[in-house]
Amino acid sequence: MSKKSVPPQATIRRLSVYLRYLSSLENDGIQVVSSQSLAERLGLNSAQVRKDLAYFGEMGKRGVGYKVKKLRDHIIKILGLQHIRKVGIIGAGGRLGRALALYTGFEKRNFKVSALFDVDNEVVGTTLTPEAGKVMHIDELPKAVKDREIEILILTVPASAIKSVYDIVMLSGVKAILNFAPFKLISTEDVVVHNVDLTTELESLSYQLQLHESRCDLFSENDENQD
Amino acid sequence: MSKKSVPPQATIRRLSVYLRYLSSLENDGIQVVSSQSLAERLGLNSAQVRKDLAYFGEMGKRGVGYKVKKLRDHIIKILGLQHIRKVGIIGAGGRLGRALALYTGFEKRNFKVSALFDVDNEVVGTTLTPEAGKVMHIDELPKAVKDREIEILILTVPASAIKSVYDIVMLSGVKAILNFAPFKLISTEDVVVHNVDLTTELESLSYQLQLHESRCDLFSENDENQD
DNA sequence: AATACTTTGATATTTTTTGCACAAACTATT
DNA sequence: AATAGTTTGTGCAAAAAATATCAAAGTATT
Repeated sequence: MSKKSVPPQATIRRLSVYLRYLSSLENDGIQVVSSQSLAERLGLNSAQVRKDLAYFGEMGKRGVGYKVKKLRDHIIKILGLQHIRKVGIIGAGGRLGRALALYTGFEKRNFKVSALFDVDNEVVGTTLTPEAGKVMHIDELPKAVKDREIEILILTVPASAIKSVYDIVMLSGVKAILNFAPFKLISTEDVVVHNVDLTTELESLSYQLQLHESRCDLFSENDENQD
Repeated sequence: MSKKSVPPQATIRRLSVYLRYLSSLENDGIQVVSSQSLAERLGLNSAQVRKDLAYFGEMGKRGVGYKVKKLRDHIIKILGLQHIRKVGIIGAGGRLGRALALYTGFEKRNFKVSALFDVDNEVVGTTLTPEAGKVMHIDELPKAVKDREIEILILTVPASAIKSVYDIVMLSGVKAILNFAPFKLISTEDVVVHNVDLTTELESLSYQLQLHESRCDLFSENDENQD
């Protein structure tokens, strides 16, 4: 039966992708979908799709497929998206922080940006959105996390600021961090960290370009000017 | 010797992370680093670090470690970052697009945002940065890619716009795409696509929170109201 | 109701990725 | 120069992930 081992992290990320696609199917009035068509659309193997979904019990019907609405609801539960999750943004004065604060896509997916923080006194006290209220000073973080029940912090501070905010953030009481700062943070017992680095994304694309440009002179280039 | 199989994609992404850390070491005047200390700082296994680096020839010296400057230079070559790569942003009128266009972090890493596009005639013709020039209409994409030698396109259009820009983008002549739109694009023979979905990041964090909240009633919940 | 067809869920297999462990290469010290 | 101490690079084992295969369960058709 549904007694599998723990689902891999990659499965969880794919669930989120399935969810998005299922929502669009539901929007189009499509009621049933097969692992095959899901796989094709998302560039995956159909066995993988079935396995991902079967980790959490029998979700489909043999000979038929998966009911879009039922599957979507189930994934929402698995990912813990039934109720609103409150999010805080640190570095709301920066360009990325401000863009994320003003981004409307999160709300559609049940995430609510409900507090903004910065160190810059020029920014503190200003208002970006009514929901998030005034930008607070970072020192107010622990209290605000508690008072406003913030569960996730998005970090968008510049590299230079990381050291000064690290301790406050890790000890703020928040359980999850999405880190955009160009400085890899490591998860601890208490806090899960996901690092997103836009430059890394561009650089790995650059590698692909490089591959096509020249397959040569990359490997083994032993200039022996070591010491 | 340096005759390994092809390095996995995960290795490439880690190279970018090594690179960033090496730059900060160099900045601090540190000249030699061991796989051990790299691993500790970045939350990895030291053997993995060594293996990642050994894919591209012998980079270190036994009993000593890796020379920071030499290693950094080598990774730059591997990732194809010696020369500037020109980037275009599609959806420059949106919040994320604008934020990325104004983000100064890319230039430091040798990526130059040199063209902006949008479909909205309100936005077309306006200027965000001197380097990127005026926002162009998306129809000008193929010509601009050629003229300005754009190698990478960053897609930040809303879900609704994807269908209308997909063909133009895929046939624009560009070889790599970084897609932020909430719609998974699949790489083709000619074009490598990396998808970044901010919501997926938040949702996988939400899953982690959910795990800690309750390990129960997730698995096997067989309401048999299928038909 | 019997047959042909579809599609899931589970198991088996293959492939990929990671981690261990140790010889080889180097430095430092006596 | 001999010994002790580092640290890389790599063969090999282990773990994880992806894929293939197929019985079981369903639908549709005759």
